[in-house]
Amino acid sequence: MEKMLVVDGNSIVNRAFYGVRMLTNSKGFFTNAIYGFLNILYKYLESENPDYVCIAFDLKIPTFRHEKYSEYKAGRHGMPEELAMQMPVLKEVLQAMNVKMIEIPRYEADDIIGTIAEMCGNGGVECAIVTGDRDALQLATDTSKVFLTSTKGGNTVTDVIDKEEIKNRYGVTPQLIIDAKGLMGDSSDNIPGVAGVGEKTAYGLIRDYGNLEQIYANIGEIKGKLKEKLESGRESAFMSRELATICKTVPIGITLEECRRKLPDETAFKQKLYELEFTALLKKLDFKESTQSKPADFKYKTVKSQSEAKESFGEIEKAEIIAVYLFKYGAEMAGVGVAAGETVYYFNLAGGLLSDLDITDLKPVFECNTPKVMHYSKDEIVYLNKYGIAINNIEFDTAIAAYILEPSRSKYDIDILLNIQLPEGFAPKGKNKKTPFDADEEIMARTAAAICGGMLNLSKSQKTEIEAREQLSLLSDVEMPLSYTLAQMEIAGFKVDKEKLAQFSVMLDNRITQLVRIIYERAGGEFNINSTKQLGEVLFDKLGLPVVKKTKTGYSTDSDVLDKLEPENPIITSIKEYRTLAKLKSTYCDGLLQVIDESDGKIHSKFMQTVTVTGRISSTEPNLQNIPIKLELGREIRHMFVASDEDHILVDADYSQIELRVLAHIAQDENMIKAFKENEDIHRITASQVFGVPFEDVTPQMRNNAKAVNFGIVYGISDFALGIDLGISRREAKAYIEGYLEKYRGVREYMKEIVEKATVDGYVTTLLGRRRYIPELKSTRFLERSFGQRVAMNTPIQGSAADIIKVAMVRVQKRIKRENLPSRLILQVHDELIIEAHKDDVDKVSALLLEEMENAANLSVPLVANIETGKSWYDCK
DNA sequence: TTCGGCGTAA
DNA sequence: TATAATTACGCCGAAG
Repeated sequence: MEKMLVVDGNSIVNRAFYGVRMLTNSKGFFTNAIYGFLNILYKYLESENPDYVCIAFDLKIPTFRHEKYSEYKAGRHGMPEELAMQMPVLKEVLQAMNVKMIEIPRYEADDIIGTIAEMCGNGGVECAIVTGDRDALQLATDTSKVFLTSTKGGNTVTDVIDKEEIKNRYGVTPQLIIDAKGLMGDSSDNIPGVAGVGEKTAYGLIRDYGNLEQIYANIGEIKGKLKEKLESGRESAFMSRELATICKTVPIGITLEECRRKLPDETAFKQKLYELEFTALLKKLDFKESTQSKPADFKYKTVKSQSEAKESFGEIEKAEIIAVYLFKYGAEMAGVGVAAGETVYYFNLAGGLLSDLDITDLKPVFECNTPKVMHYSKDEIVYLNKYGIAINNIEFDTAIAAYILEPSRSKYDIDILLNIQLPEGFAPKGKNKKTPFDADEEIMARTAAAICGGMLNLSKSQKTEIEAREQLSLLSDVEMPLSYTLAQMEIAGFKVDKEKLAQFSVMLDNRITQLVRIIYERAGGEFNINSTKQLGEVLFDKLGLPVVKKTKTGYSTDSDVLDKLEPENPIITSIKEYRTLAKLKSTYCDGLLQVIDESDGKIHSKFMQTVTVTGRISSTEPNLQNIPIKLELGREIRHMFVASDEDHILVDADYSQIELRVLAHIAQDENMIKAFKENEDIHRITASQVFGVPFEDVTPQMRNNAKAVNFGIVYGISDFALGIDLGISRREAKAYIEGYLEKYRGVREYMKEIVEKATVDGYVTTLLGRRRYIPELKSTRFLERSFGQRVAMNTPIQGSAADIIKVAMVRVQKRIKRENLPSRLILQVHDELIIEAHKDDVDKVSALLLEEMENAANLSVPLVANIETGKSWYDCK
């Protein structure tokens, strides 16, 4: 038997909009309703595999029901703007999918669906109705069933309801559902029904008597109040039934055949999905992409001999600007693409019989003065440095530009930015096991043409957009030179005392072994302490400790929970110590030992410039920005980070309160500015002001609380969270915050205004014009919206602080170079910079570092940094 | 391989 | 209505 899938477009798009979290594409266009709709549609296309498909939509104009009853659906809110804007795009997508859409003036989608279902029944076709509207239940027949979707906690769940199921649930036939509705009405559609009759009474009557006519024919048998209600509501009941009855004779003017399922118009459909950035769906649909992307109007030429290379160098050197891209696989090099003028040269470095070129032959390409467009240039600087090749005059980095334009993206791979399909098995970063050798030279050259030519074009459009946003200085004066600085930091590395670290690991291991024995003893058996699942079972099931908190998957055993349980059972103390030591051993001893470079005994962390949404840099492989300091035992790790030899020493400077100073500046808060100008202890002065005591009388406890409030303010505080943090009641926390905002009026005003402005603009900016878009502010969900508001408050603060230290880094690097010092920046930890300096230059370097940090920005408050020096990081305290 | 839970830093 | 602090990265176990 053939099958029809008919979808209530408006109903499903509404479910999708409210059920799927707010999504936007990179241009800020809302896409969540379309996304949800397509997912639901695909789910049914797959599970039902229909032969016919159509989607019914309502029109905005009044229907025949309004003509009969002017109050019909009165009081309904229109679509929110964020949904309304998605509707035309959704219809374009469906158009591209070649799905039949039906809209008929004066009729609702339900009526169209009823008519189609009827048509199917007559034509011997099974009908599956997808809707979120319960009204459609009356359409269930022997050949049609209703898939009723609803959203529970973000997931769409479906009830499949056929004739049988209606009998089970309501004890009536589908036909009689509308009679029930005539009696009980429907508040959402503003259908009156009979006053005082609800669902129970309505179905009871219908089970006893049958339809409305039969009920009223036997009204003599009904007694009391109910009889009175029914009599006075008689007219309303019949009218309500009429309103609730789905019309099955809509003049839809189409045949079943017109709904026959067709393949999508691949080009148009794909285009739409790309625009919407539904990459997962694109992938899932697995279109057979023509392997080759357009070479973007660039001619291409393979170069594989010394003489051919010589010729091309001439062209490259005299070009105005070139785009350079390295094709790597792992640590090896397959080739280099260079776009110059109208031509892309592909230098084949694959070796063997294929080519007599290697990477060092290309030195003239990298070291020439022609301005260069690159992608993730920092990585290329580091890579080529190993071959003794420098890169001169990198003018533009398409990855960094993309990051400035959209810092929330998770990936900036060149193929994604250019929207091109790379050849099968080809990975731009060489992460795949397959090597580009598998691709032949022609394919490689064409790919190089697409990538390098694309980069040249992309850089132009990015630059235009960045200029229009007044972010060119951020890119050219800060991020581009920073990229070079970070490369030098990666190359420099941080010397580690390997033996000491290994000893520390052994020491920890001994203690851990003891602890494990104690824990097993106290638990009365062995288990994996690292497994939160097993630990939870031991603590809460076996030992019967009280459950404090639960996670998504089971019992919570985090440190807050353990703190609460500690008085209950001595095993907890041991577990806490075990956790601390196990963390130190696995992450900070064994983890670091694994990444020490054998050749120089140093750790070369990677500094990521395009990861964080606020503009901070991050550090990986390993992360050197979270080396312990709070607890003494963990702090010991810093003893192992040392200057690289006897002649050198570490110079470490950190900003004092940079985020609060930035806040004072941005908010232009008089009180806070004054405090910083007088170089007061900000936490103490806050305590004095909030708690209304003289400065000298502030107790350490008060200062601590004020400190927590200061931190909280920067994060976009709530009384609830502050209360937990300080272990005080929510009321007290609220009073603290209120007192704070009363004293720092400018801060209160700033917090209010930044959220308002962000909501209007859709983004916030930092001191140097870095932007972060905050689509969450427009969310219909309270939680998401609140998050957006906190982000609006926090990002300008955290981001401006990040801007400032970046400026300082670039200037420090330039000073070191200009003054030709044998010193190098080796680490940044958000508000801290470490230079490895020659011991003879300590004073000079300290002064330079302090000067550049404190003058990196001109704020309404002074910027203050503190300098420490020492043989090890630990000593810099 | 991927995800959740946990813990480290600013 | 019920919720409840910003930004990161790495390790481990459990589930796919």
